[in-house]
Amino acid sequence: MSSIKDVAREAGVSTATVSHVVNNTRFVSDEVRSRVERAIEACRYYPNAHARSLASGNSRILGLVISDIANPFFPELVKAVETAAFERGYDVFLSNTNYDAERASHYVRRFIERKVAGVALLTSELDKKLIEELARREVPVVFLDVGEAGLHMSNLRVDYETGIEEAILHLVALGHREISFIGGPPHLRSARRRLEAFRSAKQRLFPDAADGVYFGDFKIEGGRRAASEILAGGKLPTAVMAANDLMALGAISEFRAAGVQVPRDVSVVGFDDIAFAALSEPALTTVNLPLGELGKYAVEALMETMSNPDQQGIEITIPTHFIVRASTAPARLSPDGTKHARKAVRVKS
Amino acid sequence: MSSIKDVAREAGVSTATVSHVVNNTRFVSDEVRSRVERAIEACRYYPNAHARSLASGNSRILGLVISDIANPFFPELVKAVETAAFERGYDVFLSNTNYDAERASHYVRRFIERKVAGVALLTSELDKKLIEELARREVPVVFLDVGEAGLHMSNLRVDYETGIEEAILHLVALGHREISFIGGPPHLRSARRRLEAFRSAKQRLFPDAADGVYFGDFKIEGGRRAASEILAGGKLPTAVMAANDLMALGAISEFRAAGVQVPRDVSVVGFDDIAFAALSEPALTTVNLPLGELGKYAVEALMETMSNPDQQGIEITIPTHFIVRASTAPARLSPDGTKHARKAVRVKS
DNA sequence: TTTAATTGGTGTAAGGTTTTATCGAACCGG
DNA sequence: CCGGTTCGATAAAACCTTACACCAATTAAA
Repeated sequence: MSSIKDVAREAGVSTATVSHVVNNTRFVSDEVRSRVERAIEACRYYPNAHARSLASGNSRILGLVISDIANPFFPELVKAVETAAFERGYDVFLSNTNYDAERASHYVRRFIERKVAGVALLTSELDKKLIEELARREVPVVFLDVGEAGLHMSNLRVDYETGIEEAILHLVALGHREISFIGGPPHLRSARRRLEAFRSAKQRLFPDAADGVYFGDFKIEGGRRAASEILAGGKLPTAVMAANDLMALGAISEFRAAGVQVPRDVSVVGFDDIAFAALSEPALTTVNLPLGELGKYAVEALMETMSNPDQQGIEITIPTHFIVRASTAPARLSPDGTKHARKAVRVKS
Repeated sequence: MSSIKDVAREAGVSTATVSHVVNNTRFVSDEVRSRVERAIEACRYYPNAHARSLASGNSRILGLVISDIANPFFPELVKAVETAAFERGYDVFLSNTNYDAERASHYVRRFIERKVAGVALLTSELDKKLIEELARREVPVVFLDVGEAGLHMSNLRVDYETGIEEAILHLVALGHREISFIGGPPHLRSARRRLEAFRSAKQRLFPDAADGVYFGDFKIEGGRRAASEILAGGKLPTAVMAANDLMALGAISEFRAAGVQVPRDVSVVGFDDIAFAALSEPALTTVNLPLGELGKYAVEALMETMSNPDQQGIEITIPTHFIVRASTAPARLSPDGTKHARKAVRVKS
């Protein structure tokens, strides 16, 4: 394949001039410019990005690390990151960790070798050493919910509190008093943050209510299992909030299988507002986490850090808001409620 | 950052030896090897992938072009591609075209500049010129359903026929005689192939049945619109097959909104078997397209072509199979059917 | 008129790795 | 003791581009 030299020869100029034409990095007279452009066409010249990166020291590549693209939480996020990157002329390496920290490390190592301009570590599972290595190499990084922004390291902080509080207020307004929570795996920071937000909101409203917390795996199946635990517990709460939509959907499915109707017998609310939340039956009441915004801000944070080196990363708060759909309804307070619901109410009153 | 030179100096060997240690590309005595390895540790040496690619001429990068990661058809496919690539030490650039051929071209151009080792063009929208350019650069390519494998170009051919025929046979066995089809955008090859498979199967069974074909956009909304056209048509078919699950889901939602129950009044079958097909209410009867296999084979085809240059690409047939869930039921043939269903039956009998 | 700045270029040294040619030493059979 | 291999390693070219230093010619300012 023809290189910049061939083009320079063809156009009768130096390689430097060709480079300037290609990159618009300095004024070139119209005549020379058009000669070069014709030569580029004639040679079918495509600049070699590796040579370019090697010479210039930057790669216009972003590394994106997520847990699992098949988890419906991620696609929209990935799409937003990809779009934002594309607009800025960056390509993105996608990496699925499958929730495996070692695999994440492996990927990050490759990213460093490829001299990526920045890394978006949008997972919960990450190794301390990994982060140190990135810091040492001065690679801009943006995290999701790690809580600490450092040098070259930005953080997207999701405001779980607002959305979850809105959700609980909504349930309370509907007459719910006993609200259970299906949390995610406690070793994941985002799961912990969600649970804390739930607990503090509930604490404020019902200081001496039972904890009513169950744990799932952030997947459908975990929601099912948690729901069957709840069912087995005897006293059915009037409402259940899940730490993510997938578990909420799983819970609904389990409830239905047990003959407990949603929202007639139990109200269910999710978190994330994945695409299918609006499509499920009943449509899921949930807290919207603006994944598109999140992805966009991730790239912006990276760009920010890249243009201001030797500077502290930034901290961006991502808002959440509550969305009412069809999986929540007034709590059954009157004696004509179902057996389960009545029981639950009795406990509270 | 330290380079191979620093390592060489530290270990008291030449850069070539370090290179050979790193790449296992020639025998190096144990003593020298361990000295080099210690030096690598000491220098925290990470090879520079750009320099490496520049010198060696290959990049261990794959380009993956898809239409839209937010379309639930793709995540599993992407995941499989990514996993297969990872196992072989390749990184993958992800690119969403958003169904825009121009954007696809833009991406492919970048891929060429980055000297990707291969490109998986898993979209329907693609430009002739683009493909020519890839052919000229001798970049291995794998397509999805383009129908023609050429030099360096492999093709994954989905066996739509089998799955769709199975689906129709299933419907016929349930007593359905009037089966409509909601096709995808006719300008997409995969949409045409699906439609053809439907028509030929139907033709064989009911040579003189009405065509009963409607068109959607492969998205939920298109399914809704097609369903409302079907409803507006007056004679409701007893079964509807959609060219993909998303449209099937949209159709079900629209039917439900119009008071037509699925599967009691109309049976609906989808295609693709996306993750949510099993979760929807009713669970969707559909044709499984093994996306995981598809992704795996895409990478394998690429590897095959890469290791046998100057050779014809390969053609792989991807099987499909029918899956019965809850969105299909026996056709209402007796007069106790709903009004719509009765009407439809009358037309056929 | 001299000096300084601007314009439109050129030449070439990095940049970090792989790879080819080369080389000394050791070994081996004859 | 000698010519031929093999072994283990080296030196230097090549890969392609960018960026810096420099230059000649023209223009503007002093």
